[in-house]
Amino acid sequence: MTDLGASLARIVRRLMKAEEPVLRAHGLSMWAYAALSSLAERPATSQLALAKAIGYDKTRLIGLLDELAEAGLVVRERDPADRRSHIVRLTPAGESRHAAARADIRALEDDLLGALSPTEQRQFRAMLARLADES
Amino acid sequence: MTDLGASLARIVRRLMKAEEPVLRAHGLSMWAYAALSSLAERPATSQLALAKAIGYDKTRLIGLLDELAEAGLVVRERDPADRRSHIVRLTPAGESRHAAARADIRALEDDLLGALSPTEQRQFRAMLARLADES
DNA sequence: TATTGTTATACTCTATAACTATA
DNA sequence: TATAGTTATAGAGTATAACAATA
Repeated sequence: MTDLGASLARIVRRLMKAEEPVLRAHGLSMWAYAALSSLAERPATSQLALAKAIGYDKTRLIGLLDELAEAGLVVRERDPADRRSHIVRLTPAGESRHAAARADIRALEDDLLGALSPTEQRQFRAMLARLADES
Repeated sequence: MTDLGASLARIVRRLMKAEEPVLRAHGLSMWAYAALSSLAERPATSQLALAKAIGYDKTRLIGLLDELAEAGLVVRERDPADRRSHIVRLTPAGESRHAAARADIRALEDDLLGALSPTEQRQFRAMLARLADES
């Protein structure tokens, strides 16, 4: 049987390639979308926490947040309890931008999973979520 | 439900991070292992065909094959039928190097899938192979 | 004219270390 | 002293175009 890593990497590459132009049409990079998605679930207590949540480097997150803030999609506020930290949250514009992008992304994902039956799709998504949550 | 792309990308990143040192212990990079794996199934009729088979750039494959050839793991032969093409195949040393690395990689994969039951693992691998084969 | 292999170049992405301000 | 955020820089990875040999 073929390697798990090879199959996964191939699928990810194909998905990224399909999603990239769709996100760009919304004015978002892949990492920008990842950040907005995380913030849509809940605001970040610090930039470091956000970096860990999306698996991104904290030093690169800075420039990304600069752009997102300038575009009016997120706001950074100093945490009154610990003035070293920045609380990061979506603006209303950020929320709607994310929702619009997500609808298109979701359509692409369903297309990718088209080779599977509806039941299999649910199973696959569920198993994937379990594996991704592990660490 | 969480994004498919985000879950997949996270799993791939985790798997790569775990596999990279294991492969390095065998003197292989991730792409070197991908190339050996493809050649282990069948020799490549051309470098271009190998590049497509593993989803790698043809211009970067050249340096990779230079290293693998110097290490005695693969050989390049001009195709007598089309002297532009190079047929690429594993040497006996390449075959055994790949088999040894693959055994270790397989153990890592089983570990990653540990959160799933044996039945689910089979289902997951099967669905993944179908999705990866699509294109 | 088109394709395979190749080289060179520029560009992006990523990792590391060092600095500041707060704690 | 330790941590959050920041900056700068070097290195790895990647994409693109151009060329020689062959078809």
